[in-house]
Amino acid sequence: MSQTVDTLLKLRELILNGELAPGQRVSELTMVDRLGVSRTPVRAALVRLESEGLLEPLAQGGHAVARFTEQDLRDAIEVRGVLEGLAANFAARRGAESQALDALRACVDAIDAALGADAPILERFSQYVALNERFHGYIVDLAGSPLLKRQLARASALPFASPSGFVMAQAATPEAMAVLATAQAQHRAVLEAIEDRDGGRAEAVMREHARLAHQNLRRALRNRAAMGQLRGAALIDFETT
Amino acid sequence: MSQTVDTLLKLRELILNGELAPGQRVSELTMVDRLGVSRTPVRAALVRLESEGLLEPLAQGGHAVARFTEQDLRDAIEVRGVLEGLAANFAARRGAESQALDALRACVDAIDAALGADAPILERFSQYVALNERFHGYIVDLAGSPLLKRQLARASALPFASPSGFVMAQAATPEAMAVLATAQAQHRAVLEAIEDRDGGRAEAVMREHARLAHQNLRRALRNRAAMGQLRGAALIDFETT
DNA sequence: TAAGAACCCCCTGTATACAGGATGTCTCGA
DNA sequence: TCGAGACATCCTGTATACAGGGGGTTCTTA
Repeated sequence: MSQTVDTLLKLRELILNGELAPGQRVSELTMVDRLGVSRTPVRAALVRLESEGLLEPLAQGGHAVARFTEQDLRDAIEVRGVLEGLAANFAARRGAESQALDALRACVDAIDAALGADAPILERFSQYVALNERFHGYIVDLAGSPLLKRQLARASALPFASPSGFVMAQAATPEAMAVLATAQAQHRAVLEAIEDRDGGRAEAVMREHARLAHQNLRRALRNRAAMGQLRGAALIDFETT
Repeated sequence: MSQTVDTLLKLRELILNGELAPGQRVSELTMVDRLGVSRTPVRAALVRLESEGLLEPLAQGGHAVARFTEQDLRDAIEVRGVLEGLAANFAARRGAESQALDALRACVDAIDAALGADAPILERFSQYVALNERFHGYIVDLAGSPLLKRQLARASALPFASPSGFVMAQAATPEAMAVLATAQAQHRAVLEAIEDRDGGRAEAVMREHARLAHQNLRRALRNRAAMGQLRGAALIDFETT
């Protein structure tokens, strides 16, 4: 693996794990010492992470770890929602070629199976997360727009904005399975709408589907312990309530 | 001005003006010779332009000028549409503080004045473009979401996706003033919806407003001469019709 | 003449040296 | 004791040297 990619991965991990505090300056030389590569790959990684939104540029030059408010989380979810809604709309209108649509159908069936399986909650949850990621991936592929795909990737780069961001954070709550069942009902509805070439319905349901994350966020906030499960939770600034 | 910023600006200009052909490799050393700076700023500019979508990464390393299909243009417009729709929705729901809303009102009034003025068509058009940019800027500011603002900036980075991208391209057509009048009616409707705190209406109208660009695109395509007016037209690959 | 191999050149990835600017601290004087 | 000035330090911006890899071209041989 190239130094640049390696550095990017490690640095992203440091930020997401909270080993670098939000607002803290991230100097190139510090990271050179810490990661054992030269300034060049570090520099490249910093620029990249800035464009991902995990770092923000400092006025006097250099970068600092980004800091997010609860409002930002909600906005990020909403932004992903409209983009995924558009993707579902495209998928429906552009008519899936049968084989790709088959994969989507199989995916939804697999989620049913995973939820119904007689396995420990945590295992069912992690299976759900994997399949859910796949579902969302299929939708954006079916949309057939590289441009939209790029934009959506950007919107989901912030971990708490991604489709499965909050799922694991509430595996321990009592309503856990019920929320997953609701989500799965929406998956089916989206699939149905795409099969019917009903772009409007596909978009509306998909957008509503994203809003489940709002509920999950609220629930996680009520139970701060669950926030520990949320990747990137360290970046959230709670004091501005 | 720093070398990096300067290089970024110049390189972006070269691409948009079509001096670098779509698909063409952009090697660092070539640009070093052409722009008279060292590899470091060139490198930084290349990474930046890749994240803007104007360059695409090559599998074997390096970058090439991006190439867009007509479908891409339509998708880009639609993506901007949903994001601006969301921004209008936020603006309406989060209730504008009076002073910011006043600025929006003044802007819409100014567009009325510009359209009604007794000036040459071209002058009225360029005034419209400036005020239109301002209107769209106010909307995203009123939305009060730095995250959405960033995402929208990204979506409008491609020149033909920006709010005024196609306006100048059709200043010469007979329907020119009529299109502007339609657009202005929508501006008023959005303003009204925001004043009424009607997020749904604001969003719907704003999204429809973006779709005017679709019409403008069609009209420009019918009249290839007009495409010359379109910034970044050189990047469009027409053969894949 | 054709095919294969070797060679050369171009290009990126990586490291590092150097300069200029901002910041913070220490010391000296009032 | 407080303030101001000078100095040291840290950090980024910039240039450039070096290495390794890939592709094209040319030369040689069958």
